[in-house]
Amino acid sequence: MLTQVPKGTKDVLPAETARYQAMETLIREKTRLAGYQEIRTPVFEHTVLFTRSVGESSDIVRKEMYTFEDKGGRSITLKPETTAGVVRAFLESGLHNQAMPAKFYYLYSPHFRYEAPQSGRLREHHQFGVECFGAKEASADAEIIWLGMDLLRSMGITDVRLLINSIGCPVCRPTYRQALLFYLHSKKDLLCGDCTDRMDINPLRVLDCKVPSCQAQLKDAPRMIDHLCDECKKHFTSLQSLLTAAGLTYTVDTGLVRGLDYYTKTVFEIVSDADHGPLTLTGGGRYDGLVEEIGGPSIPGVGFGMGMERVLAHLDTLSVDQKKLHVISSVPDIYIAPLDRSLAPKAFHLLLQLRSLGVKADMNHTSRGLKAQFKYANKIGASFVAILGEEEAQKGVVKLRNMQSGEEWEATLADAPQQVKDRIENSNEEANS
RNA sequence: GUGGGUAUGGUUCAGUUGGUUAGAACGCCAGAUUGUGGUUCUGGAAGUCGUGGGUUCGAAUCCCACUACCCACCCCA
Repeated sequence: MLTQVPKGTKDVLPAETARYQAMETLIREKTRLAGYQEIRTPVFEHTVLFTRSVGESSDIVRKEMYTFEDKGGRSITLKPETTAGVVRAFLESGLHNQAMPAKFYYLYSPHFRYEAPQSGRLREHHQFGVECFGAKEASADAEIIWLGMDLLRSMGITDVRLLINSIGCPVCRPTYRQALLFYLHSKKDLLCGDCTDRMDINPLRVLDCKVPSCQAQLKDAPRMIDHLCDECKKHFTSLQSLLTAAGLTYTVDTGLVRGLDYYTKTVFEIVSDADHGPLTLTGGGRYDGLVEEIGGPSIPGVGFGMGMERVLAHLDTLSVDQKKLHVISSVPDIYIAPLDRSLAPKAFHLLLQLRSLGVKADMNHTSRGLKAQFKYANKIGASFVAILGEEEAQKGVVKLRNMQSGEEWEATLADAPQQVKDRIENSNEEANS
């Protein structure tokens, strides 16, 4: 218990954090190019924010939220998603009175959902996401979808499918809902138990059922895209021509329904076909009614969330030459080995000089002998070792050793930092060329 | 929530029909003469055998319960 992470959570160890950082760097570059600014919202919110936005009929609200009462008697929920919090912040701070459209992104945002963990499924996972407020035209949807695809592509992930659909708006969806319900009732006896339950809660979700027998019955079910009002139809057509113009290939999946209730018009998913089956890397869509639902003016919005753990897991399935994520190494360039503790001050001074030149440097902090220090330097992957013994100290030099070639030479304490720096830069250039 | 699998040193695993001080590999630490790593050799540290009951002269091994992890379903990122 004491040495075990809670179910469904994960430590990110140093071997992993570098990859997260690389991904975060890439995300910041790409979002900056697209005019999105970072926003950070609290890890917990008032429960009502989620019941209102995500929706009472969603699985998230019905059975997956980490909800508790704080000492002040408030009902608090650890955020199961971030859009609602961003909308809340957007309204609360009056950002909706500023220039619109307003574009935000959030990064490494922890999400909590009480689910049964399995591959690609955690109780705490992290998302990167974007939200764009005040733009109702389909080009905003297209921009966001393109951004999601471009980011994955920039990491080397190209073996994914883009699925899109339109789930209509408050004008056309009720009519469709009626038509669908009418159809579903006619097939009620042939559907699975989950589906008959879903009929009462949110009939659209029946379309999402994976049970083959249900899918067979749903083949002739009325489709939302056939019931779209003129505005929604135009929007969806417009989106498709924009995606085509952007060179994106996509599939219209008429069964695509999102689990959150606030979506309108566009919904999309970017799906990875992993060994065990499809896994959604990115999911999002338009939520034109959400800002108003949370108590603001009628402002349209569109956004997506990208599961960072899932993206990195997908990256693991790619071969080395497919990956493009640039991970910065923190392996020391040089390790300083003082032969005796009495030489530590000199070694320390050299260490700081190296670092001030931008060289990744480390030194011995134990009372180990030279041999053990070399072993350690080798294990951590240092390119050079600086040996500082009595002989060297008296001459005012250090002995430098190239750990790969075995070459050794002496340099004065004053010259050594620059010499090491030059050598490292040269070898980096060779590696890059 | 439902179903299946697993649980032995830091890691990956062996442990025969229950039988003495529970093993290996890798890793870790140290040594193989005087100040030198990656190879080799030698030695060392390290395990409440997931937890709690039960059967037995005796349980890592059999039985029961619980817990955790992995996988699938549901749903999602």
